[in-house]
Amino acid sequence: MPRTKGQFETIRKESRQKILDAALEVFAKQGYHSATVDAITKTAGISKGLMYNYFKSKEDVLQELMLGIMEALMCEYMPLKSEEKFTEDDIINFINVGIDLVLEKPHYWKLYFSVALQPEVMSIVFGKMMEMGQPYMIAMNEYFRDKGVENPEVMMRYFSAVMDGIQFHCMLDPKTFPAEEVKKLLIGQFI
Amino acid sequence: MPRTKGQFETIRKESRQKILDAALEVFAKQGYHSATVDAITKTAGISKGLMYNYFKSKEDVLQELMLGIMEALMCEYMPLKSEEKFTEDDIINFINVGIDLVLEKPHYWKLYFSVALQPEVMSIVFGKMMEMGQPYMIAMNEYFRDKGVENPEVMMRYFSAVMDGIQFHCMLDPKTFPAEEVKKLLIGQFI
Amino acid sequence: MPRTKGQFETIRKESRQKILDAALEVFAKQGYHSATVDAITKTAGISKGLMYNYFKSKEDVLQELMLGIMEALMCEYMPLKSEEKFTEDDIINFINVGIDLVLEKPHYWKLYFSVALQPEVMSIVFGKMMEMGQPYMIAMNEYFRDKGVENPEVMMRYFSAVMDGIQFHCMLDPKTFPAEEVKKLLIGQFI
Amino acid sequence: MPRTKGQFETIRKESRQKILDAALEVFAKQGYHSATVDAITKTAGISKGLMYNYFKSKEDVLQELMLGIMEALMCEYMPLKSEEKFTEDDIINFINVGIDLVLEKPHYWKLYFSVALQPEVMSIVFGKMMEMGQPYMIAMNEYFRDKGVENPEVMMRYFSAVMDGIQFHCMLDPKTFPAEEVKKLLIGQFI
DNA sequence: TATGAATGAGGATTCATTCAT
DNA sequence: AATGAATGAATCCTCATTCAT
Repeated sequence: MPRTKGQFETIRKESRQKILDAALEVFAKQGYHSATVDAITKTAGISKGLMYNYFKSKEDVLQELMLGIMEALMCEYMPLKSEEKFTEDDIINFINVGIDLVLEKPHYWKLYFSVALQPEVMSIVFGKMMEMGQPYMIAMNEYFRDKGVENPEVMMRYFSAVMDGIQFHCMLDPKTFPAEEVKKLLIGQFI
Repeated sequence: MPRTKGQFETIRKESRQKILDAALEVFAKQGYHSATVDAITKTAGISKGLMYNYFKSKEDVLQELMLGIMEALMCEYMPLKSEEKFTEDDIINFINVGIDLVLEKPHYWKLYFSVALQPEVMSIVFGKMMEMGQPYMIAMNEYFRDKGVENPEVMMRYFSAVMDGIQFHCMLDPKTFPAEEVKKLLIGQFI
Repeated sequence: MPRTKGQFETIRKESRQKILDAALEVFAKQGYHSATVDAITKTAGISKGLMYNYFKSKEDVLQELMLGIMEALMCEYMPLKSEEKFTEDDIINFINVGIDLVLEKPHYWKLYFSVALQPEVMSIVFGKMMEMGQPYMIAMNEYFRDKGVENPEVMMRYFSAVMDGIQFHCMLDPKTFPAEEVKKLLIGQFI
Repeated sequence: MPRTKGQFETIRKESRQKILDAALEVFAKQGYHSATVDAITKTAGISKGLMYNYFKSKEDVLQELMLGIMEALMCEYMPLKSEEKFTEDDIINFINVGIDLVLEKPHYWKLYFSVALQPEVMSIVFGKMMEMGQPYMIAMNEYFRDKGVENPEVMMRYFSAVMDGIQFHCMLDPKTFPAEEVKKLLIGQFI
């Protein structure tokens, strides 16, 4: 009995995901350029040819992966509420979750950062990234405005940069970075 | 009649520097792996072979480059005084210079950050980097201790992370990042 | 529908052998260092890349080739019987076959000798060679001991050297070397 | 005061010899192809450029070296007397000196043998070699004819081959090869 | 005569991608 | 859908040779 359309669909999705997971692992460990298609497919437990059934190219895998990661991160980071304005609790949550996520999924972040540093690759995802980040920027802007910060736009960018710096150090040295204490400092500063 | 030892020395130094300069440019623009030896030597205006008169390999070029950059940056950043303790003015200077350097020499920083993200490459220079950074860490630690900060070690790591985050954003978006305002925020926070 | 495991196995074996055959031809004609990978793969009628699917490097090809050749030669030379002692007939056979093989397969011998002269290359296969030759040495030793030779160890080494010398000249000048007459001289001397 | 012509001549000769000596050493250790001009000139203690003042090319160095070696070996081997016929003592001497020379100057022999195995290189010197060896062949032929050997030509080729085989083994394993005992066996056989 | 920086053609090796099955 | 053998362009690196001084 032939498989139903739904079954095929399921198989396809699973295979795709297996490949993306493997790619993430290998990209994070070796960097995009050093990672070979062979390593990715071996990690995924499939043949080289099959990868090209699901993705146009190695670059396509990266692109899909990045979009998926960004979506996942944003999703987990904080589901933006409709009012589009952050409360103090939102910011506290943002800080806590932001740091915890790095400690939990350093792979995601290594890839995110390493891609952001590779000019050619960056252009692939930069536009999309800005677009997705926009609502958060706005919400944060509002938060600082409400707090009576003199120049909320500047503060927002300052805050973003600070968070990225913390996450960067967290990612590079998750063992000894004093994450919990730093969270407190952040909360003290931005609330 | 052959050239004198000194003449050869000069020639060697100049060629070496030409290669390092070119490598910096190309690595920063394309990333280490995408940068071809051909691109580096063409940029330097020399033959491919000559590069191998001065460096064992492409990797060796990167290594030498990174060490050179780190030394240069540290030098300009702030010549560490013998007392090994930062004053308020030192910190203000550190902040100002730190941000200005990124705006002036984005190449250096792109390379610095991109290397930090590539595990294989990182391992080449990590040890040396830590060693060179050590005195600054200690001096900063002392500064915060003197200021009566409760946990100077944590504050020092927080400060490093914040500075890196600022520099990172500065580097990615030098056009619109509000560098001057952020400097003021930093000084307000850490002095 | 992919090929079966067995089909792939067959394909691999055939390609591998094609490469080894081609390598033998080219190495023997041009020597190891002058032989280019391009020449080998063109001779084998395959792409350059494929060689690296089957062998780690050009050196690896040489190594595998030498081991294969030595095994093949030993096999044809004389399947060593379990008693591990040569009879007169064995020695006669050894002499005849030893010379005939050179005339039939000069390539094998050119490679064998040329490798023996290249220190870097030699070290790759020397150990294996000694190991494989050991039983023959012992069997010959026994033969001379049984014949009442005063110093069988010396005679054995003498015999080996003489055979190699004959084979060497045979190989260099197969057209005019009086192989048949020399066989008779050898048999007269060592039986 | 400028040097006299004679002095220049002397300097030239010495430099040439220094290069040839160095080349011999390096060729024997690494083989012709693996030996770099750099290694040769460094060993000789001169600059790369200077080598090309004395020799057209690396191949030219090899050629000159081979001719020199052959002449030297032949010279030491046995100054052929005018009668052009070997006596028993000549043959004994030939055997003894032939083996001793290998033990004393393995470098010369390694080069001699290794060159003989490299087809392209061989053609350069083969003609010359035959020409120089001719008188010895003839003299040996005469010796065996006088001894009443049935087929002196065959015996002569047999003898040459045997000597080469002994020398080959001597060269490959000078430490354990029983040179003295083998000399006696040879003398017993061919006198 | 002597130097060694510079060249560039040539060779080994890698790896994303294709394709017959 | 799935396989992995096969391809070849791209890349790193070597080294004999040249040349300005």
